[in-house]
Amino acid sequence: MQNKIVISKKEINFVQTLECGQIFSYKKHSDFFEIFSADKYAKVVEKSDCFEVLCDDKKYWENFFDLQTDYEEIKSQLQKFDILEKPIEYGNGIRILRQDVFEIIISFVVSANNNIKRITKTLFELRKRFGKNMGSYFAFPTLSELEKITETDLIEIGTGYRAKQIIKLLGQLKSINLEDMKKLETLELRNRLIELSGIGPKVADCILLFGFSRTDVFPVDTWIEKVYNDFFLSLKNRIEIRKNLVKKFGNLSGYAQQYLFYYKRENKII
DNA sequence: TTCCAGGTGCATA
DNA sequence: TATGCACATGGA
Repeated sequence: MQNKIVISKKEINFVQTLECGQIFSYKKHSDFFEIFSADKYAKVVEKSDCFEVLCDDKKYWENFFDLQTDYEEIKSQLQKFDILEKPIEYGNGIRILRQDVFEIIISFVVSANNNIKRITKTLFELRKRFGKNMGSYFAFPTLSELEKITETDLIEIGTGYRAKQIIKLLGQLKSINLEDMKKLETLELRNRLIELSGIGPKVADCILLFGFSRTDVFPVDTWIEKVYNDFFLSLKNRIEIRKNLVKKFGNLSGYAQQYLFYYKRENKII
């Protein structure tokens, strides 16, 4: 905790960034945030003119917050789309975090057909039962730490019927090198992810966006389906919706998705 | 009580 | 290739 990163308030809004659905491992307190990623920890304190991030690993967290990306440029590109005008204004300080790939894979498999409150509870319980005790918190368990986890364990922490899929997935991941996967093109990587248990088109897109920092994907979930049907034509086929949105937003799809998801979930009407 | 949640997997035609 | 249904579980 001896390291400090100072971030201008112009660069990020932590409430928006943490609550826009991309991360489950954080805690909001009255005057600070705690963020957990893999085995790392950061405490974010708001000052009058900036945020101070007190952390264990400065390099890790600087990369995590993606501070080198120019969001003003991204927003100016996206603002020309009518559908994004209000969402960008509303979620102006959102940043897409560069999270740990293994944690993101497990987290978003748990997220399928689930609600954020229960997902969060399950993932913290997974840390507590199987992750390394870091003193004031528990690390996200590694693949080898999850070697002995059983279907019963997973059901106990609230994964429901997804337990079977997760057991199978953990087995599949043993023969996959996630670092090598980072070298693949988005489409190839997406196809490889979809082959895995518990990962379909939507979860794959979330893993690509939040874990592999690929912004040329558009995760379509129940909320995006609602937004799409509100603003465009009524369409139930998520594959079609995704195709249309990726075509529209191209390499900025992932950013567009976050603004829309956050806006819709906060009960705003476009 | 019923519906819904950051869907996926599988059977059927 | 496309469609329909089952799948845990807790909150609204």
